[in-house]
Amino acid sequence: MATRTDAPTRREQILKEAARLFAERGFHGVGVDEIGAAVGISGPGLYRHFAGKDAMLAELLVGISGRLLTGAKRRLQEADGTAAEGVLDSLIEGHIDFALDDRPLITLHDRELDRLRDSDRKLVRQLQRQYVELWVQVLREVYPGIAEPAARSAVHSVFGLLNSTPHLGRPGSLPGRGATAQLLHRMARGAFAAAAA
Amino acid sequence: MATRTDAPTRREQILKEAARLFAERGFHGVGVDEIGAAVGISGPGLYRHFAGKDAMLAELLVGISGRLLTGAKRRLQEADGTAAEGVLDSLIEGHIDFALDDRPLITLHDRELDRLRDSDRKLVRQLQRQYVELWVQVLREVYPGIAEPAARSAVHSVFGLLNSTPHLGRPGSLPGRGATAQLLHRMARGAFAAAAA
DNA sequence: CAGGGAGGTTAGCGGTCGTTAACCTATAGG
DNA sequence: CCTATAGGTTAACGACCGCTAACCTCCCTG
Repeated sequence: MATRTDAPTRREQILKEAARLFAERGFHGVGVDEIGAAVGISGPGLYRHFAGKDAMLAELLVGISGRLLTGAKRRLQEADGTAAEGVLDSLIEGHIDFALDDRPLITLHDRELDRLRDSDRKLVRQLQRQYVELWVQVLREVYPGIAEPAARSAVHSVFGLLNSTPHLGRPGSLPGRGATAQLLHRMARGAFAAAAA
Repeated sequence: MATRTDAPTRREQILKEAARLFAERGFHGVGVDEIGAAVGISGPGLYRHFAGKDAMLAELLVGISGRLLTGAKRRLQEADGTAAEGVLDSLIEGHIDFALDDRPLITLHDRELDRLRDSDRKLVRQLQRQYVELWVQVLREVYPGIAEPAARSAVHSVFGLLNSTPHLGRPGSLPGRGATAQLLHRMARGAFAAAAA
């Protein structure tokens, strides 16, 4: 991973603050003036960087879905030939990293999808579907007994489990990031194993 | 359970439709005119039944949290003296019934809490906290080894798992309500067992 | 050193939305 | 039979919000 050391661009600042605000108060609950104020400029100044409020949400959601999918694809590729169990663990680990590090995005991801333009929503849905199918494939390699509809349901449910991080209290009250990640990982594996039983 | 046979009152119709609309498009995304239209009256007519749009959301959220809590208390009481495992199963079953039968409310429950007046939000949060603590208590009876913070995280995560029903596709594409309920139940138990390991 | 683009600013327009006001109608009770 | 009340209606107000217009000011470049 090529770690970023240079300062974030203004666009990136805006996206980050917009994500936080959208997650806190909902897309319709946040005004452009607030987003601007959060990065030190005022409302209409945002239009030098984005076509509109919708465009910010679209870029956020497409970005999340895309990064999740490409990350999963990369993990699958890197683990090619190894045991399916290890691949599943890698997928879980990647999703947990995301859920712990980008909590506002996780929140947006399944909350504000319907506020997108039709074309953007279709794109996001397609990326999400590919991501799910990837998990389903790996899951059925680990547990060949599980039927496809059940596997798909199980994957969605485990996403619900992993995406519960925003409800886990502020990062201070947690037992520590590492411990939380391990707990979530164990629970996800336990849930999958039980689904296959 | 005293099954209702009489027709729903207008207030109940409004609440039901409002819940559906809020879940679909978000609190700020739905206008009072739409809510009115959904029950066959027009916008301002709603004010004969509710003090305002906020009041509808408040009644919905307080109602959900309250019913969840009282249902859980009742289950705990009925199972008094029996094995802790059975009580946990009963709690899970109750939550699944709710998640499958009242999907719009489940969605609202963790999505629109921040849109409430301070006093209402505090009330809902208190009810939710009691509900969680009740689960934590039972969970720690079943798995005495698990520490309290971990138990609380585990409970929140399993709520995420069980509340994933809105993402499971429309009731037609599911393997059937009973099968879905069983799958969710197994996964919840598997996740808890893994959390305690 | 001109000048043009990048990135701001404030003012204001147009539409939407929650809410209130004023008025209407049916029905149940004295 | 009169009338109060429950439950509607439409019109309209005021606030807010997304966005555009018009303008300003650096700074980089030829």
